[in-house]
Amino acid sequence: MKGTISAYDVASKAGVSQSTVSRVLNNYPHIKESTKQKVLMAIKELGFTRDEIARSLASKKTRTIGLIVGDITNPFFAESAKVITGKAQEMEYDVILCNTNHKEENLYKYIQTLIGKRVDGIIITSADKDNQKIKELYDQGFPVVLYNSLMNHEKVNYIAVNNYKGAKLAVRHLYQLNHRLIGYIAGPSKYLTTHLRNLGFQDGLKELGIDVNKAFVYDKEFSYDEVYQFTKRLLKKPTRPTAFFATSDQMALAVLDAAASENINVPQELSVIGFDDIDMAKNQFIGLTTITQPKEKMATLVLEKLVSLIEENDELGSPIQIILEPELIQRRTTGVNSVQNGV
Amino acid sequence: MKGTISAYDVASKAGVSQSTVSRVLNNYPHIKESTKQKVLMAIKELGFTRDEIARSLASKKTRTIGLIVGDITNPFFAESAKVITGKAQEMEYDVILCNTNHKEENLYKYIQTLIGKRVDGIIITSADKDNQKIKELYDQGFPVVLYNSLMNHEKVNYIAVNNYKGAKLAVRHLYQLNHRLIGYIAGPSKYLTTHLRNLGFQDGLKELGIDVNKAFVYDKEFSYDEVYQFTKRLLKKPTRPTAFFATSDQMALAVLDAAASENINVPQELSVIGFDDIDMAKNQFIGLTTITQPKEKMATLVLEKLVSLIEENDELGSPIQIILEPELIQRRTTGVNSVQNGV
DNA sequence: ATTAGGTTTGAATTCGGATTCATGAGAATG
DNA sequence: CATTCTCATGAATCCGAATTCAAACCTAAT
Repeated sequence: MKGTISAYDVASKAGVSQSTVSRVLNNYPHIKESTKQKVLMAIKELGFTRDEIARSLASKKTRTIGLIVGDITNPFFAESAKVITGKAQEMEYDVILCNTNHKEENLYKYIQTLIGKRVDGIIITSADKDNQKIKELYDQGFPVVLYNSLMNHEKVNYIAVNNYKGAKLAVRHLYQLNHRLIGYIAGPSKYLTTHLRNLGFQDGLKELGIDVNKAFVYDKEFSYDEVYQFTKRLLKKPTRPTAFFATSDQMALAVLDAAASENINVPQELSVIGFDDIDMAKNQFIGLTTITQPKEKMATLVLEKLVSLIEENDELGSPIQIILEPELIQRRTTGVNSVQNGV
Repeated sequence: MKGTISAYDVASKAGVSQSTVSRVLNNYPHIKESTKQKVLMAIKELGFTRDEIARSLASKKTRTIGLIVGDITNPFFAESAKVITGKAQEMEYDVILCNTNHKEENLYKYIQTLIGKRVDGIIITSADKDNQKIKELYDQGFPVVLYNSLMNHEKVNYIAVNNYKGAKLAVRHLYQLNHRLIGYIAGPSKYLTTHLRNLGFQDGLKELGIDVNKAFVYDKEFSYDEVYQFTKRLLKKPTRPTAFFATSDQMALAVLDAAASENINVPQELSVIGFDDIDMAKNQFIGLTTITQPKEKMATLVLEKLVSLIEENDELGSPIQIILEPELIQRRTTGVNSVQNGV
């Protein structure tokens, strides 16, 4: 590698001091135009790129944030990440991507290394509801905003959708389509977000006078394969759900996968509704009925809020807590129940 | 924010010098066990986390790499990113995610900031074939490995699949299924990878004695919406393709989307084949026939190669150039042509 | 001409570890 | 016992900018 060129090199080439170079670089007022030009000239000639590491050390700012996601392969997160990185670039921040695979242990590790790398702030999309480390961060006033995630802690900043309500919307939709045997792919209850969806599902059914059939709900970890197997097994039974509500579109796709493998027609023989409204759901070949989360808006908001926390040092302000409204979007995968069940 | 605790604080608390603290942190030999314990004790009591920024400045290593992708929303890249970040974490590197939206201008900007942030190396998944900046990096011996990407430059390191061959496989498959009117969603020819697929498509047809119908090929930028519109328009015509080959699964999904919107049945009335083999392709509800790229293997390789470039300072060695074999995987979306065309 | 006030610039210091150099304490050798 | 070597540790320096402090210039007003 080249012996990197420093501001000192630029300085001597331009016949000024390093301080002056620094001033030019940072657009200080009070620099004679001619000196400025000399410096810029030298910079260009030497192909100098300022060392952001050194800069960070001196300025205590890295212009880098951490983005922690449970699974970047889940389109909802990928799509969110796209918006977040895009906005970040506009605001001149870079983002370190941390994919935890929904393992708490990885979350801890990543937070640790992000702190070590002195990122200016962190966005967390899969914070288990009592995570101690995250609480500590909040208590220290470190800039953190949860995205589609919540916690049991009064000071958290978060941006999420009304998950409880969203789940109820889904349940009512299926009910209106005359479904009574409803399968449910739950999310881990360690996440408050999915926990709320779980509650919404239960309460929604209860309000409609339906008992939750435990055998119809999957409540282990997020795993495409396991959900696929679970659904497949269930669909083989004589008494099977006529509809499924999955706590994420990704899991809804696993349900569709299983249904297809059993040659069960959707929506004629089985209705499926998801949650998130990933881009793929709009694809008419799939046409997944789902509960919308306003991704674009949410992702823009998290980034803006995080940056304002970072830059305005706005520790005094009340926590940023935004709950948006979910909406049901009916597409192809749900229809009126026509299956006779031995109920 | 807390007034961060430095190694000096640890040192004075432990009654030793900062050098000693540093030595303990870096596991130097020749440290008395008792001193080591004192230091570790102090570290724990103070909750000290070493400042990786300062460390980087001194050591000239950041243990951070850049990952530049054209579109993180494309499952192929998301799935690759997952493997890459996972391996990176194992090898104690962090990754800065750079999403260019396939804009060359963003590529330049990102490379610039990554260099500024002194990353140890860069993985690029969408390098236009003559990109000057990237060539410069190679010439300077900066660690860069292209992933599913190639360039016109002898010294590049890359890991990719035989794209030309893959495209031919696709064409032959459709031919064998009796398709003669084949639509093609090309990739930008600024990328050597997709350019090779384009060539493979053309040559494949030529070898089979078929002329390429220009009107059947989409050759603008990657854009889901435009591909959707293009396909939709094409499908409305009296003489329309009976099959489509798309240069990526993502685009194949756009074709399926358009077909569904026109109520055209796949595969009875239209066959579709993609490229990449994203996880979704396996989903039996979709069952996309496609050309496999061994993602997992490729992604593992890039990271390993990049790290070996970084750590072994192995500038002398010959460039790392790996071409893997693609494979055709037939699923639901392709079938024997049954449409009568007025040919 | 003198003084007050703003403009420009450089020297020196700082950020927090890594590392080199030097020194003192033992241990081993002759 | 003198000498050499290894072990342990601290002092000082360095990495490359940002920033503070102070000095040198100007300019305008008295």
